[in-house]
Amino acid sequence: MAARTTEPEGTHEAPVPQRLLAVATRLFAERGYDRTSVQEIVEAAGVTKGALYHYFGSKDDLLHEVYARMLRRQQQRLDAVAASDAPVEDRLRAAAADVVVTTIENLDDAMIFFRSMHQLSPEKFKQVRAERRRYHERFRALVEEGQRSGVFSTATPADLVVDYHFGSVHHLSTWYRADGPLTPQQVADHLADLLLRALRP
Amino acid sequence: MAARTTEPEGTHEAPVPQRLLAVATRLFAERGYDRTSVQEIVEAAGVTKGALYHYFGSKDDLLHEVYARMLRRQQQRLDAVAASDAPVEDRLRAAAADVVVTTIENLDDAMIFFRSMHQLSPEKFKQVRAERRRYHERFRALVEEGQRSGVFSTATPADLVVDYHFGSVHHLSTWYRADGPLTPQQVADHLADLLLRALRP
Amino acid sequence: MAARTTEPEGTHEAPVPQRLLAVATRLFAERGYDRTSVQEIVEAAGVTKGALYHYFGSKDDLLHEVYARMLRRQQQRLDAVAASDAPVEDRLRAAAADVVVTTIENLDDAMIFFRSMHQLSPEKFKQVRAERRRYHERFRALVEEGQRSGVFSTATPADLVVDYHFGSVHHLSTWYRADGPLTPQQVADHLADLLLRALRP
Amino acid sequence: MAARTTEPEGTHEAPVPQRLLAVATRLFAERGYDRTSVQEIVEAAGVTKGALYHYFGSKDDLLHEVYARMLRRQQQRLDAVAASDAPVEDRLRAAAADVVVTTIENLDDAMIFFRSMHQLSPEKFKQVRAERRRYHERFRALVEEGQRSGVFSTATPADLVVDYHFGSVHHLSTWYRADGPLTPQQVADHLADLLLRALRP
DNA sequence: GATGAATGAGGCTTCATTCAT
DNA sequence: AATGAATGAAGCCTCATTCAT
Repeated sequence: MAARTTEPEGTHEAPVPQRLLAVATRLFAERGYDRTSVQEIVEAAGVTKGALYHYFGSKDDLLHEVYARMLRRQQQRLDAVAASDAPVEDRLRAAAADVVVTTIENLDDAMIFFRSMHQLSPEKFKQVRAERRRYHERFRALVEEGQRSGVFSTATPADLVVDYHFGSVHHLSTWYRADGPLTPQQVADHLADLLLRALRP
Repeated sequence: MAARTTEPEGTHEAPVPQRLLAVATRLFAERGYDRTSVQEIVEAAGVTKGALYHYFGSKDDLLHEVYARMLRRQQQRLDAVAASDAPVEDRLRAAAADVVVTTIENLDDAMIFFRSMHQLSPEKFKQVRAERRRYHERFRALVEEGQRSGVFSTATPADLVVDYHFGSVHHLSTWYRADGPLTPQQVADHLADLLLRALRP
Repeated sequence: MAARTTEPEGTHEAPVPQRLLAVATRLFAERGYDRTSVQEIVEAAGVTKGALYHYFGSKDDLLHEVYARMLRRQQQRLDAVAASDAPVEDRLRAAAADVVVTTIENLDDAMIFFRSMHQLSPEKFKQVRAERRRYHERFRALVEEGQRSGVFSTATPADLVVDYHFGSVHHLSTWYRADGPLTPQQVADHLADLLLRALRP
Repeated sequence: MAARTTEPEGTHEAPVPQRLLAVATRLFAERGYDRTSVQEIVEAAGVTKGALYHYFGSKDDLLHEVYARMLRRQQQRLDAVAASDAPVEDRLRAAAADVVVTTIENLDDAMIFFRSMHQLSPEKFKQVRAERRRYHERFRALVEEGQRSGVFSTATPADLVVDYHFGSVHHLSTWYRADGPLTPQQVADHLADLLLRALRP
C-alpha cells in the first residue's frame, strides 16, 4: 500500500515477469550468464527470489526466454522481407540490412546470444539450434535463388556466404557503440553493401 | 609404483605447466571458463591443486595465458605476411586467408576468445583489448593502403571492412567442423575471396 | 470449459477434503511426508492451495488426519473383537489376525505410520502416542487374561508379547506385496498362528 | 594453534570423517534424515561444510554410510553364529538373540534403518536392499535347515518366520528404552524364546 | 616442488504459508 | 468457497584459494 518510494528498475511498475526478463537480459549482457546471480537479478528487479521462481522454472529458463524472444523477432522479420515480390537482390539487401539494424537495436540480446548459448541446458540448446537453423536456411534460400537466376556469383557456396554475413552480424556486439560515428542504419547499409558487392558475378 | 602406467593426458609426459595449459584450453572450450573447476583441470592433467598454484597465480592466469598465446601467434603471422613486398591485394588476401587457417587449426582458442573475454579480470581484459587493437590496426593498414592506391573501393570505411572480415573469422568456431566438406584451406580461400571481391572498386 | 473432461484423481468427484486426504495419503506413503510438497498434493487433487488451506490448517494437519483415521479404525475393530464372548485364545487369535488384514488393506497408512510419526508436531505426536497406548493396552489385556487363566504361557511378559506381534504387523509394509503368493488372510492366519503357538504353555 | 577451548563433540578430537558420521547418525535418529540439515551436522561436529563435502559426496552419502556400517556389522555376526557346529536350534536361538542385542546397542542405527531407507537415492537404495536380502536369506537358511531336520514345525513358510522375527527387531527402536526394566540381553532372550517356542513342532 | 585438507563465501532452488481479491 | 501471486527462510552444494607439512 501507500506509494512505493523507490522504483527499483525496469519499465516503471511493469508486470513482474517482464521486469525480471528485462533486468536479466541487461545483466546477462553486462557480466555474462554465469557471473550473474539470481540474487542480483531479483534485487535489481525489486522482487524476491520466490517471485522469480513463481514465474520461471530456473535461471536457465530465463536465459532461454531471451533466446526465444530474439529468435521469434528475427524469424518474423526475415519472413516478411523475403516474402515481398521485389527482385532477389533487393530482397537479400533488405534482409541483410534489416538483421543488422535489429541486432543493433537489441545489442544485449545479441551479446548474450553468441556468448551464452553453450550455457543453456542441452535440451534447450538443441531447440535453439534448430530454430537458428531454420533461420539460416531461409536466408540461404535467398542467396541460392540469386545464384540460380544469375544475379549472384556462384563462386562461393551459399552456406558459406550466409555464415560470412552472420559472422559480421554477431561481431557487432563486440565493437558497435551507440556513441560511435555511424548510425545503425548506416552500418546496416555498409554491411549489406559489402555482401552484395561480394556476390557480384 | 615405479613408472606410471597410464598417462593422464596432454602431450605425453609434457612438462607440468604445458600440460595444465593444454588441458585448461580444452576444458574452457568445451564447457566454458566458469563451468570448468580448478579441480577438473588438475584431475585431467594428472596433478594436484598445489602444483597448479605453484605455476599459475590463479585460474584467471590460466585463461590469460590462452589469450596471450593466441595473440602472440596471430600477430607474428600477420606481421610476416604484411611485411612481404607483394602487391597489396596479394598481401591482404594472404593475411585474410592465413588468419582463417590459423583459427581453424586452433579452434579451441578461438572459441574461448570470443566467449570468455569478459571473464578476464578487468586489468588483464584491458591488456588483451590493447593487443587486439594493435592487430586490428595492422590489418586495417593493409586495407587503407589498397584504398589509397586505388585497388580497393573506398565505398566502405576500412574499420568496417576489417570488422566485417573478423566477424566471419570469429564465427568459424560456431559452425566449422573438421569432418565437414571443406578443408581449412578451402574455407580460407573462399572467405578471402569474398573479402577481395567485396573490395573490388 | 463446460464440464471438466478429465477427473484429476481420488474417488471420482469426491468432496474436496476427502479427495485431498486420499491424495495426500498416497503421496506420503510413496515418497515420505517431507518429500511431498503441498503443491504436489493440490495438483494431484486438482485443486488449488487456497482450497487446501481452507479445509486444513496446515500440512501437518493432513498427516494428523491420516493417523486419526487409522487409529479410529483399528480401535473400533479391536474393541469389537475383544468384546465377544468367545474363549480368550479365540479372541486373541481373531484380534491378531484382524489387525494384519486391516493393515494390509491400508498399507499406505501403515507405511506412513511407522515412518512419519516423528514428523508430527510435538503436540499431535503426543496425542497419537496416547491413542496408540490405549490400543496396546487393550491388546495386552487379552494376553494377560489368557495368562491368568492358564491357557497362555507366562514365560514372557505380556507387554513384550504385544510388541513382538506388532513388530511383525508394522513390518508388513516393508515386505508385503499384493502380487505375492499369499493373500492377506493367509498372511494373517500364519502370523496369528505363530503368536498363539509361541504362547502355548 | 594454542589449545582449542571448546571441544564440539564426538569422540574428543576423533578424525573428522568419523566425527561427522557419529554426529550425523545421532541427528538422523533424533529428528529424521530430512529434518536434519547439513548445517546442523557440521556445527555439531565443529567443522565447516567444505570439510564435510571434502569427505562425503553428499548428504545422501552420509546416510548410506550409516547403512553400510550397520549391514557389515550384522552380516559378520550372523555369519559367525551360523557357522558354528552347534545344533540348529541353538544356532537359530543364538542368531535371533544376537541381532536383538546388537540392535539395542545401536538403536540409533536401527531407527534410521527403518525410517529413512526410502530417503536414499534409488541407486543406493537398491544396493542396501540387495545386502539386506543376503542377510535375510542366511537367516532363513537356518529356519529351513531346522524344518528339514524335523526340529522346527513346517506349519509356517520360512520366509514368513524370518519376517516375523525381524519385525520385532525393527520395532525395538520404537519401544525399547535403556532405562526400562529389561536389559538388552533379557529382551533378546525373551524374543529368541518366543521365536523358538513358535517353531516347536 | 608438491600435497590435500580445510575454509568461507556464495550459488541455485524449494517450500509452507499468507493475503488481497 | 477459492484463487494464485508473493514472501522469506532455509536447504544442499560448489569452488577458488590457502597453508602446514
